Amino acid sequence: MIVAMSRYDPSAFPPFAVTVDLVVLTVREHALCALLVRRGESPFQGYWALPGGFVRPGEGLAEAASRELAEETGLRAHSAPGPGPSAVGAHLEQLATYGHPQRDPRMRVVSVAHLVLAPDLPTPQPGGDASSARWAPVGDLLGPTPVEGVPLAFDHGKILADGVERARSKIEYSSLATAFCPPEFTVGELRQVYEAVWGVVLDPRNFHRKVTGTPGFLLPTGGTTTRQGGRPAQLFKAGGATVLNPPMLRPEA
Amino acid sequence: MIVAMSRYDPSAFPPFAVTVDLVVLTVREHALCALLVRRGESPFQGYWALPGGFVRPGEGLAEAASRELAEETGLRAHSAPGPGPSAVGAHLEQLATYGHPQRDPRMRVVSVAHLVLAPDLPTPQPGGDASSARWAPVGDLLGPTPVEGVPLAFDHGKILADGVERARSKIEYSSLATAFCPPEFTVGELRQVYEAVWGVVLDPRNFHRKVTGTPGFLLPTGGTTTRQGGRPAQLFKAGGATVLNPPMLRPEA
DNA sequence: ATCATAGTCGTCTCTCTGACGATAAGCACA
DNA sequence: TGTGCTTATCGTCAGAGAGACGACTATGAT
Repeated sequence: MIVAMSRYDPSAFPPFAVTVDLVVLTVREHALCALLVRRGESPFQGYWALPGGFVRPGEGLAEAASRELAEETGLRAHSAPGPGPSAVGAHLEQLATYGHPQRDPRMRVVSVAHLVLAPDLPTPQPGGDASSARWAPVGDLLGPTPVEGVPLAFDHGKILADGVERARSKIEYSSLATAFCPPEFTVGELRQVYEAVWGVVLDPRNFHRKVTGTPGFLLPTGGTTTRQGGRPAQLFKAGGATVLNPPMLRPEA
Repeated sequence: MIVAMSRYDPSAFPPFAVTVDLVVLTVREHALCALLVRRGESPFQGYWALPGGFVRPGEGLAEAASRELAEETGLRAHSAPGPGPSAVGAHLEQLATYGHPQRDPRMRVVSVAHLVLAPDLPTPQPGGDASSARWAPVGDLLGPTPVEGVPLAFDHGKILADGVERARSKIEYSSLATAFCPPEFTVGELRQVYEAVWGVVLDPRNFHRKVTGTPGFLLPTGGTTTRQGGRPAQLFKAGGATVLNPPMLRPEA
């Protein structure tokens, strides 16, 4: 079995660099936004890019993604198999891996992209240098003319698009939309998350009936708030359910 | 930005090996089966494992997966963005990437797993050596006592489980179940695919109504066949639709 | 007090689904 | 030449769920 011999021969393997890139999404001012950092060096110097970095020896992929996220935003993330949403945590999951031979002009780099869903962060500009990081509405990034007319570095535009599509479809059949919300939130705030991520307008009455009627989705905390204005709204926290049955339906059209 | 400097410094990066592993699924005799190969060398010598191998320099990830698939089975696969299902092709998509630091005892190996959905192959035993490859019912592999009481090599049990779960959920909302069928098939054959993948029994009358009523799912070819026995059944081929709206619903309970 | 804003509860209709009866059209075999 | 078995296909009916939308409630703003 020559094939089998060469398949796992550890002595002669082509060298790769492995990185993680992060698609960090949040909802700010009714818009789905992604975290971008400005590149300080060549190639793509001055371009906006997704945050990310090398996976260290002895470090797992999710571990590397989590470390990069903490370095960039201070967020603590829990991967899917971890405990349910809590304090200042964000949701983290693997998105996909990008390994086109020429995706980095310098060397062979395989990047394992991760998707992070986070509530709106208190600090608008993460990191020290105000010009080195920003939240950009994804609507401005996904069109034919990306942010300020300049596409993202490397294949990050494609990675971002894949991440946004993952988020859009995943909030349909999972309770992940709550990852965009603070620990306690109202039905209206949750509805605004769906409206921002999907870019649609939803009927408040049907939405209310749907989410409060889906078992395990929302747990009432007993409190109320008027921070949205109008009649005080009940506060909820995320329930234990991870998959929604029946799912939320994205309006077609 | 020291962090930014180190993020993409190409001169000093930890060395990784990058492989592709394949979860190749088919439906044989009313059971969902996965392709396994027997390892000829240490570690895990003599264990069953998923087919796979190193990504070559200058080779993309899907390209490497496609090459390995052809080497193991002779199948030509089309990735998702390619043309629709045709001749002897199989569906190929990236599944997930596995990079636990100790997943291979010899070195740091990051494996990009791919999922392949194929129609039942004419050759029961792929490859030359009859003892080196086999189709194994996934029901025998996913339980607490895997095939012949021996777990799969490396973390391949976990990869297989993830692949099976991906296939199970993906045939719900996409037309991918047709990837398990020959180019022309009957509604009954398609139903048997759903029954095998989900491990359930479906009502033939409701199933028929559902799939023939979903626009773009099935295209009648005009022919009929009696290969299933009983009354002649219409032959269909896969329609252009990739997402099913409304989705097929997996029975709960 | 009145209005604007948001939350919450109900109603109606339509579509889709699951359960299941009935009929159709082949093959095997007496 | 039937009879029986098998699978395909069509129909019916009741119940669940979703979209459209009316109505009422409880706050803050003016």
